[in-house]
Order: sequence, then structure tokens, then C-alpha cells
Amino acid sequence: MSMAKTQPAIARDCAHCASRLVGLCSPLTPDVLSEVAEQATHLHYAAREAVFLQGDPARHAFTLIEGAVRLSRLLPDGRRAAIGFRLAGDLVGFTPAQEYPFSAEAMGPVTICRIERRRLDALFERHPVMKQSLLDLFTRELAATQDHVMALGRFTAEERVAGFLVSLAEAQRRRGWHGKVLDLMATRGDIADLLGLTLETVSRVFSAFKRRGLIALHGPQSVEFLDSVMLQELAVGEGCAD
Amino acid sequence: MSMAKTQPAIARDCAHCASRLVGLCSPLTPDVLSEVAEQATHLHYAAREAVFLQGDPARHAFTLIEGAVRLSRLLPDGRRAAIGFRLAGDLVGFTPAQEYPFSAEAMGPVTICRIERRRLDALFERHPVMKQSLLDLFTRELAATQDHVMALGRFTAEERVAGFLVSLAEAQRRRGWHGKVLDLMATRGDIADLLGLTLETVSRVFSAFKRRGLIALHGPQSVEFLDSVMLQELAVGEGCAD
DNA sequence: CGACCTGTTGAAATATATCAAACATGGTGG
DNA sequence: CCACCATGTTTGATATATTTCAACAGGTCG
Repeated sequence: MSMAKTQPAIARDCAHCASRLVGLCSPLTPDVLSEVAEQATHLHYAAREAVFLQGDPARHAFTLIEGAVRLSRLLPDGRRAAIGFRLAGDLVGFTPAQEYPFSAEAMGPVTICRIERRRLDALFERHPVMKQSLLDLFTRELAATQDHVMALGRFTAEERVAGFLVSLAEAQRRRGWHGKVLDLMATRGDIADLLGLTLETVSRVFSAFKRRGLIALHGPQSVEFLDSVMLQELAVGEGCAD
Repeated sequence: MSMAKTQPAIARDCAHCASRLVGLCSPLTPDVLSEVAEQATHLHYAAREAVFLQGDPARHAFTLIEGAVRLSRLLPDGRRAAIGFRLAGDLVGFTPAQEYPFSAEAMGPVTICRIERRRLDALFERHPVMKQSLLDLFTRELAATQDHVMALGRFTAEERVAGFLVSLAEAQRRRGWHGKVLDLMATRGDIADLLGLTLETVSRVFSAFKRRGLIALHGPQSVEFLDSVMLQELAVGEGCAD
């Protein structure tokens, strides 16, 4: 099952990967990029497998090539809260801290590009321009997490699910996706952990949205947007709720 | 009532203030510090007054000299969620974004040190060391916000209130406070907005803690810790709940 | 085929919200 | 000094959103 780590094949096309370091490397020249590429490794993970665990020494940073991962924290009694989902192109697990502050688990089959943190730090030393990019990244991440706080603190279950759908669609759109049919890449349980709900509630909300003609389901993971306007309104807390 | 903004007296002792830029300036030399001090202004705000509002152009950054402010977002229908509280010494409203992503309101009488963002940016240009400090600051802030997500998503009302008390005590301890009696500096409503609860629920939880001998109240804003161990356990989600 | 996982749906339980009243407190002005 | 008001707090009764517990359905995979 966990043969993933046994195949750290050096990637040939990792320049592609490196350039995707969420724009971190965009100020860099091609030769620097290929230098980065040589230091990186491609890995594969199966669904539910952990990329790293909360508390592990943060020796690597990752960029997702394909698939999606869930960043989450676990309580001693089993309660789980997801901090967020990360999709292809996202930087994962890069922290100035000594240990990862949360776990990262593959939500489906995942291909990921791994680089040693030491090397990344060195890269930052030599190319201070990147620090600005990193600061911007952290700023966006902070803003997103604050949105999340708003949602968990004051939104109803329906508003949270609508918000999840809308922002996932937005994230995919930034990745070139278009159309009306969205692949969730997450189980009801994953979504529940993200939204601070139970999986049953999430399922009920999907059913309610379907009944009201806001969405259609083609299989539980495949959502078609029928009334994006209404969903958007719900998502920002202006929904009429009826 | 709002004569605050009419008294932007240049502060003489603002080097003290500048040095408190949450360690941002710790790598700087004294002469640079006094240079910063000359560019900063002291302001006073009355309770409930806004230091800045969500959406305002982010033209200034602030450091709290005295008092406490609430960072919050407001929904069109009046629901409010607080992102966090900031205490003396904290940096507030410094964002790379164009607009403030949330509002900042004084929770009581507040003295604050204001500096133009332009000047702060220039300072960062000239002293790149500070970027590292800023990155560390953002990292801590991100981690704190993620804790908040965990709390709002999976903690019960009692766990959230216990967590609030413990982390406020911790914050005050870092500021040199010691002892057992804590000044909340926040109304029940403020705390409710922070924890995603109603003010009535917060009040009931305080009463329950009092009944169980975990705390004593000397006036509604003054909390005495009687059983810190139990509170701590509740705060991290290991509480036995009885 | 049976075991298993994910999802759906129902009925009951419960934590928290909502609505409402009474109680303190501090300031203000007569 | 007292009456008065605004603001915050406590507490009670009730309502409700969401959870919990439970049963079942549809895939998939060995």
C-alpha cells in the first residue's frame, strides 16, 4: 500500500514542476529553475496516505503536481478539523517552523514534487526576490484562513457548503477549468471536516440543493452548477435561505 | 466623543513604541529606531471607536501602545465574526494588500502609534533584514488563525471559552503579567463574536465555570483562575466535560 | 458472492440560539 | 443626592439547527 516512498524517481520534466512553485520562482531565470528541478523528487501517494504528519520535523516542502491533499489537525479524542484543501500547483508544507503544524493527506491518488527544505532555504538566500513572493503567498493564505474563520463562526451549514462549492470552482477556474461540472475530489467526510459539520449534514445539504435545483449530482463527487447566482449569494451570506 | 483624531501629537518617547514593533525592528540600530519614531504619531481612541474599517485603503500601519482592539468582519445582515484580539505591543493593520481585510475597533480606551505604510515600506527596502522578521510574524499569525479554525470547527462552547481564557492569560504573561486575576478587556459580546457563539452562551459558560470552581469573577471583566489545570485541559480538547 | 466503503435518509437527542425579563453599574444632569 | 438612562450581564423558557444513532442502498474489489 505505501510503496509510494520507494519510488523517488528523479523527474525529468521537473522544471515544469519548479515553475509551478506558485509563482515563487517566477522571478527566476531558466537556468536557476533547472537547478531547482535537479534537487527535487517526484513521489506518488495513494488515497488516504499521509504526505507528512503534524509534529513531524519539517524537512521538506512539496508542490502538488496532480491530485488534491487535505491539511488537517487531529484531536486526541478523534475529532478532526481540516485547515484547507490544496490542489495541483499549490505549495504545501513550507513553514519557517521546525515542525509541520498540521498533517497533509492525499484525498485521492496524488503526484507530488518534493524538495529539501535546506535547499529551498539556500535558494531563498541566493535569490532574495523570492522572499517577496513568499510574503505574498502567506498573505493570501492568511486572508483565506480568515475567510474560513468567518464561515465557521457565523455561517449556517448551507452557507458553508455553498461557499465551499463556489471557492472550489473558483480555484479550478484559476487552473484553467471551465464549464459547469465540478469534480469535488473529496468525500462527504472530508468536506465535513473542512466546514466544521458532520458528514450526514453535508450530505443533507447536497440533497437540499439538488431538490431546490441549485445543483445536480452526477455521481456523489461530480457536481453540476445549475444556479451559480443563488449559490454565490448563499456563499457570501446574503442568501434568502428559502 | 471622537476628539481622538484631533490630537496627533508627535510622541517624544516613540522610540519605545518603535522598538515594540513586535520585534520587527529588533535587528535595527538605535539611530534607525529614532528615525522611525519621528515618522510615527500617537493617537487615542475611545471605546468602540474604529481605528480603520474593512475595505479602507491600507495607508497606515499601527502598533498598540495601550489597550486592546478587536479585528473583525461584518456581514451585510449584521452577523459579526472577530478574527482576533490584539494587545499592547502588537502590530495591527500591516498588510501587503491595498485595503484592510477587516475592521479594527477599540475595545476600551486605546493609545496607538501610527506610521504611514509608504514609510514602513521604504524602511523595509532599506533594511531587508526586517523582511525575515515580518515573515516570522505572519507565520505566527497564520498558526494562530489555524488554531482558531480548529476551535470554531470542532470545539464545544466550554472548550472555546476555556481556550480563550488560557490564551489570553498566556498573551498577558508574555507581556510580563503574572498572578491569577485576569482583565478580559472584552464584553461578553466581543468574546462571543471571537468564538462564534452568542453573548448569552458565553455568559452561561462563565457561570458554569464559576459554579464548578474553575474561576471566580470579581466584576464581569475580572476573572480569577482557580483551576488552571482543568481549564488548560478543556482548552486543548481533553476535558472530561464534567 | 461477501466484505467494505461511501453515501443517503430517517427519527431522536442535544447543544446552542433566540426571545424575554430582571439585575447591576456607572455616568449625567437636574 | 437622587432619578434616570444607557450599557452590559445574568438567568429562564422555548425554539431550532445540527448531531447522533441507526438502517439501508449502491458501488468496488478481492
